Formats: sequence, C-alpha cells, structure tokens
Amino acid sequence: MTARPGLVTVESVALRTQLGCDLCAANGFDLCQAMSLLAPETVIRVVPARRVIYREHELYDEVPFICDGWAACAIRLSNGSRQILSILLPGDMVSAALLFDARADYLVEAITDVHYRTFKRADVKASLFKHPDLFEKFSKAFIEEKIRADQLVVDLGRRTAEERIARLILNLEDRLSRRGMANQTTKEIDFPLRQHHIADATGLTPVHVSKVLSEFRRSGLVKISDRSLAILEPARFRRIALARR
Amino acid sequence: MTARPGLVTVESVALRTQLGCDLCAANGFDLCQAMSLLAPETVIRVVPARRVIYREHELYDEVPFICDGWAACAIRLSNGSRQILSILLPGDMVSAALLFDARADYLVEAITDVHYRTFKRADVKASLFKHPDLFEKFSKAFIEEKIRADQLVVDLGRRTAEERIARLILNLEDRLSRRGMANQTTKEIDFPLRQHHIADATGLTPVHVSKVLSEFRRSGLVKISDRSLAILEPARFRRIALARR
DNA sequence: CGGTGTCTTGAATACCATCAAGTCTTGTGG
DNA sequence: CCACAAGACTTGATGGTATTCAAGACACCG
Repeated sequence: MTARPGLVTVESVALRTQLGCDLCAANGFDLCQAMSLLAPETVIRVVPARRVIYREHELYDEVPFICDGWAACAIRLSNGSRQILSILLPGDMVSAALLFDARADYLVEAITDVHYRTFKRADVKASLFKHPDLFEKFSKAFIEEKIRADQLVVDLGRRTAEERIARLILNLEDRLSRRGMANQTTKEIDFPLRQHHIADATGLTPVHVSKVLSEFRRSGLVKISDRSLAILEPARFRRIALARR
Repeated sequence: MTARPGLVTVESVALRTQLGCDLCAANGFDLCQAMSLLAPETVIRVVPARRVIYREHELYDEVPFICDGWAACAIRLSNGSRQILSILLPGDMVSAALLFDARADYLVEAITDVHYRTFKRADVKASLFKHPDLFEKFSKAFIEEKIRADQLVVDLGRRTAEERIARLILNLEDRLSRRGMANQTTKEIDFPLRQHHIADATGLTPVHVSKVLSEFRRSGLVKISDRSLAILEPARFRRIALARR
C-alpha cells in the first residue's frame, strides 16, 4: 500500500487495463481472487489519497474491490460529522450490501493512494448461482462483515476510548497479517491512518485520540512514526483490548 | 404479542405442532412466510419472558424465527454488561449470520412470552439454491439487517442519548407498522421493553434512560404507560431523531 | 512563503456514569 | 391472602470521561 506514483496520473481517475492481479497487494485475498478468475480482464482505477471513490445517494451498477491501498467506508451526517464503518484493506469488497442495494448511503474515501477495480452487480449475482464455491466465499465474506459490524456496535456502545483504539489497532494488525502484509519479525505494519480517521472509526474526537495515543506511547505500548506502527508490548496491549471479552 | 397463557406450560420449553402460521402475529411477514410454505409442518416453541432462546458458545444446527412476542439479540461482555444488537419482532429471523456460522456469539433472550420456530440450517441453504425468489427475499433480509447494524454504529458513535432513544422508538414503531401491528388511529403500539432493554440497546445506563424518558414525557412528546407507547407529537419527535440526518 | 493539514497540550465544560436511597409494582411461597 | 423478596422506576448528589474551545508547533505542498 505504499504509493506507486508512476500510476497516479494528473487525472483524478486513471484507467489501466491488465490481466489478472499482478499488482494485488493482498496476495490474492480470497473473494477478490475468486472473482478475478471469472473476469480476468478489467480496468483498475487509481485514485490519490483523500479522494472519494463512492459517493452516497448516487447510483452505481458496480461493486468496488480494493486492489492496493487503504480506504474508509463511512456514513456522513448532515452536520459534517462522520462515522467510519470499516477500514478497507487490499482484497476487501467495499460492502456486500452494495450487491443488493444500489442506494446504500455509504461514502467511500481513499486513505492512501488506492487502486481498485469493480465488478458489475449483475455479473456477480449471476456467478453466485453458477459457482457454489464462489457463493460460499461470498457468504463468508458477508458474514464476516456483519460480525465485524456487530463487534463495532459493542465497542461503541460499551467500551472506553482506550479499549476502542486498542481494538481497532489489533484488528488492523490481524487483518494485515492474514494478508501477509505485516513484517513477520519486527511486527511492524504500515499505518497510514490519520488521527481523525481513528476518531471517526471509534466514535471519538481527534483531540481525544491524540491524548490516548500519547498515553499509549508514553507507557511504552506502541511506537508510531512515519506512517508505520509497532506494538511494543503485545501482551499488555492485548490486555487493554480484551479486558472485557 | 400479548401473552397467551394457555400455551405457556409448566415446562420451560413447550412444544406444539401445527400447520402453517395460524398464530403469526406478523401477518405473514415476508421471509418467515416464504419459508413456511416450504416447510409447513414445524414445532413452535413457547418460552416465557426473560428466558434465553439461544445461548452463545453453543452449537445449533437451526435458525430461530420469531412467530409472536418480542426478543433481544445481544452480545454479553465478561463483566456482565450487554449490548443489544437488535430487538426481534414477529416475523424476524434471529440473524442471517446464524445460517452460515454455527458459532456466532449471540445471546437471544425473550422480552415478552415468545413463540418461535426454527428451520434447519441445511434446509434453508438448500432452498436458497432451488428457489431464486426465496434467495431474493433472503438477501433483502440480510441487507436490511446489515443496514440497521450500520445505522446503529452511527447512533452509538455519533449521536446523543436523546437522539438514540428517539430513534430506537421510531424504528420500532416503523417496523411494527409495516407488520400491521400498530394501532392505525391512535398510533399506539405495544411497548414491552423495560428501561434496561432500552439502555442495553442504546449503549446507555438504565438511570440515564429513565431521565431522558421522563424529560420526553414532561415535554409532552410521548406517553408511556401500561406497556404501551404513543408518540404524541410526531413532528417534534422526528425532529429530535433526525436532527442530523 | 502563505496555506493547509496534522498533531499536541491545556483549560473549561457537557454529557453521561456511578452511587445511593426511596417508591411502587410484581411475583412467590408460606 | 398476606408477607416478603425481587424487579422496575425515579430522583438527587457526585464524579469521571470525553468534548469543545483555543492556541501553538511542525511538516508538506504548490
């Protein structure tokens, strides 16, 4: 998910055709790979950080998948505040809900430079019936999405700021590891999130996120620098996140 | 969803066989009705209020549907606090996640006396492939579930206590109306929720729920008495719930 | 070099939790 | 049927967590 400047053109959206998923940062993660086998030739769109990929209240007949980079799927309120529903990593489908509901009120925004591709809603649905194994993969992805949403509800409803932030970080670390995107030895991960992303994902304010993270650093739990993160004391950190399982 | 004492036996779980859904309080709501056509003969279980229907960490090969009464689907933390993920009304499937994941950590508890039936996981999955229209209904139900979960995330992350409670009430009123379970003229609805249910559903404490509801009553917004509820000033009430859309 | 975005820190405040006491209702067993 | 226990709700006092407001440091970019 490091920037690949060569592909980011002056255009807000650059188009690029290629076979397969040579660039896939997620090492052929599950669902996206399975879909790619059925539709190997697609355009891959490239957008710079902070740009909107998917705007609420607009109609799309496509579902985006993240090939490279980080993005955020959020809901925006009329007063400007936002709640991030999920941080999207390479290999992630934006949301299974988009497959069946063309008018979901999601706002998807690139966090880093993002490469993404799309599959046509109708194509995906047709494939589901023809390929039971794809159906299985798809169901699993959807269930996982739902379970994570439910966990987020518990986090926001019943956990403190410290717990929420620690859990977010551990969650990301876990998801990156499963993609082979965490440094196996140093346990260091790319961490392009701004503090306001963390705030929007945890239902807090950027100011308070700053204070909690400072406290984490001061007590030697984590190291955050230069858009990368390392958990220095995994055991103690996990204890914060899982204090109340 | 009023109690039907005749069916509640001394047993904690009474069994009763019947054809179709004569008792269905949801007037043949959507998904459950569709399933019933495929499997008309089932047992209907009856449990008294406050009893557990589905316990976390246990394995089931069945998915429960609510025929009559109210239930709550929650996640419980080790310190005893709970977060209710959804209030289940007649016609509701407990959670589509149970269809694909036998080990979801949900705790389902009866709020009123509850009649429910179950369908075997394998049967449902098989039917999905054979009957595309059922697949459609099912997908819709799942998507709705997800969208409501996402909305709940926004509520807990970005809304005040007043907004959360008002939205919960309006949500329930809406869902009951669509089932023909709200009094068309008086706009009154059965409202068996205890304040601790509201607290667990909104991420608040029972004490604070009491204070907010008292304020709602004092300002003439709602009337709550005898386990039923009426929104006295819908316009003003909606303004609280939708202040920030 | 101004502008914008990011982060930090401190002070004041708001919102909601916690604690506690008391009322009232509901259910239960003697 | 009564006595007692448990659950449900209310209200006030107090406290803690997180927000809001504000100001300043720093980096990056055009």
